[in-house]
Amino acid sequence: MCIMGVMNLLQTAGPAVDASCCVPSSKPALSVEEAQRKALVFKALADPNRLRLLSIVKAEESGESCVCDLTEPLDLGQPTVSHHLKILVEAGILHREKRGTWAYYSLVPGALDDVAGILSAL
Amino acid sequence: MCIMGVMNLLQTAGPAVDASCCVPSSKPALSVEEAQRKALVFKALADPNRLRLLSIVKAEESGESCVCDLTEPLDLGQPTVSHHLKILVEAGILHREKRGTWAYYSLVPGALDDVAGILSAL
DNA sequence: CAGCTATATCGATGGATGTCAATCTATGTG
DNA sequence: CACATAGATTGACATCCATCGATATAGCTG
Repeated sequence: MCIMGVMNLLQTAGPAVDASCCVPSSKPALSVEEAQRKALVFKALADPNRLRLLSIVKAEESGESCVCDLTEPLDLGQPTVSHHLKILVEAGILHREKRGTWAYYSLVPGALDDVAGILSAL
Repeated sequence: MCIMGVMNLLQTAGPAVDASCCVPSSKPALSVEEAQRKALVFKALADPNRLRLLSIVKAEESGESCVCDLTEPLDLGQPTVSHHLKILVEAGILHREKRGTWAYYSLVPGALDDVAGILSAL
């Protein structure tokens, strides 16, 4: 709260009365838990290499990519790519399907739209 | 790239020929610079307290809030709140206007829609 | 089963980040 | 001008995180 001095405690008029900076509104903000949960999704998107991973997966005709084709264009080690993919899966953005030796990653349908929904519902 | 052994180097048929995991597609992914720039926006959103700040500012009738009314509901120190607000301003999400003693923060019109646009344009 | 390959996991490490206390700057008041 | 307040900046510190090398796991092939 803004006090601005004693604010002419009992003064009847004058600009000092309007000197409080604003009305607090006291509407309930996002709860701590909800904010944390939503921040997790944005954390998953808050890395350039993860954005590039999503871009590649999304651009793939078949809708899915395997790790071995994601390692090279990002110029990152295979463990690092696996790490990023895991974060995207845990955020609910990517889906992982293992077929034989390879693991295929694809966008969860509607996941990015859901993120956009978080923004408009802030 | 996936090699899967010598892959029957000169063999004429059999499942081994189709054993490569996928076609690389080689479409140009998001450039490194672009990815970094977009990641900065998500980094700004990737903190629960910053999401709560946005929520409060957005819920304000007047469309703007001053720092003093943002410090209390978040239960954070004033320097920390100033720090978060600065990050949101630098990300182009909040607008800062100083009037007299107080600094008022408001959502940049369309900024959150732009973020949603980044997602759909990935 | 032995060996190879794709991928995941682990441990370590350097760098980024959130938070606070202290301080600085600017504005308003007497 | 002296003083108080709103807010920003600085420096320190603890924690988190991206990355890598080494290793483990799982599936294929002979």
